[in-house]
Amino acid sequence: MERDAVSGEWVARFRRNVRRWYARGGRDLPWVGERDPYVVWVREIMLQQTTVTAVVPYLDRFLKRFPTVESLAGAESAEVLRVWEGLGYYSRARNLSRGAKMIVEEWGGQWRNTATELQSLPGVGPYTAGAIASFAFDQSAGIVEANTARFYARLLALRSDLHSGEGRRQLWSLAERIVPRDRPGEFNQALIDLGATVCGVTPQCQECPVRGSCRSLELGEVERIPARASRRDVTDVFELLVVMRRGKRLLLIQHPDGERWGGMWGFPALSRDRALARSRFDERLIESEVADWGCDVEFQEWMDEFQHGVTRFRLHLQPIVAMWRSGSWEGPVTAEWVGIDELATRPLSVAGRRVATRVERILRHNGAQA
DNA sequence: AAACCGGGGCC
DNA sequence: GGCCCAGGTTT
Repeated sequence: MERDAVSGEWVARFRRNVRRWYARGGRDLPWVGERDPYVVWVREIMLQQTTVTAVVPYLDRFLKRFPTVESLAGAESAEVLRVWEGLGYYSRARNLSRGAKMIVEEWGGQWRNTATELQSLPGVGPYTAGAIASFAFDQSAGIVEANTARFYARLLALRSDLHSGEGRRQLWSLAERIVPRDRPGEFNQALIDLGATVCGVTPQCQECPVRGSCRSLELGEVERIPARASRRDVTDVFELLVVMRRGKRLLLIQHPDGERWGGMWGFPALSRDRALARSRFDERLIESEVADWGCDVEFQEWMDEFQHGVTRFRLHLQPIVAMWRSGSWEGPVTAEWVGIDELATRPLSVAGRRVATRVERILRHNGAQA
């Protein structure tokens, strides 16, 4: 059946219908027609697991700051992370830094143009490689991402889990047979736009240019395909964030690569198994635990606690302020005393930025009173 | 091939 | 709070 679905005649008609639809139904995205491989690469990395709406302002800002692969290769990783702050999945920014150095130093600044070669860049997998190859280099490489996967699954009425080996095999098989030799980048963009609009999560089949070929529409199962992915349970995490103050400086730690917020800066955390009671007893306990990091501190104040979701975790964060009295950081991760005025230049996690902003406000208020 | 990665926006 | 997002890497 799958073989019949992609006969030469079927493919030719499918392509004509998709192209005709795209001419009037395609989205007016800011990057339509972009061919610069560097710009396409940065854009596609940003779009991994991230909505177009979220990416647009970040891409604009990123390319203004790092307009060429050479400028990115020459930048400090912290500077790249600062531009990335708030977009999430920070390993992508570190991969861009590494990849830029690789392109400049190992490739001599010369881009490779096949999907296979492009996959050797860190953070570039089958989708991103196919996207760069087709958009920037006019290679007839197939693509499968969220929009095309949903579209293909409905088109062929695929019942397998799209993330399973079987599901992926079926999707990529179709993608590679369906992409044309002529203007493959434009065609791939058309497929994505079709999957993002007409064949979105809520399908609008009456507007679909290939509804006559859609197997799940024929079977009346468009609403049930693709199957919902199972979701992992949320795990609650309770942490106490210690804002250590020493004059006009705060102690920031750098989150290790491979852990939450890897590469970003933030405040040292004490793990708890539940929320704290804000008692005198807790205050003394905190002082004694901070002493294990080599710093003698005096508890100063409880700040407003807040929640922050990251992937499958729900963080319950309780920031406190403690005055440094003596000692130096001997904790398990890199740390630095950073001036209040310098906080704006450091890459902080969204939660860390929230705490930093509140501390700045508190200190300004106290300063005005003094 | 499944599990994990450990974010954030939108409704 | 549930659902989804122009995926990639690890085990």
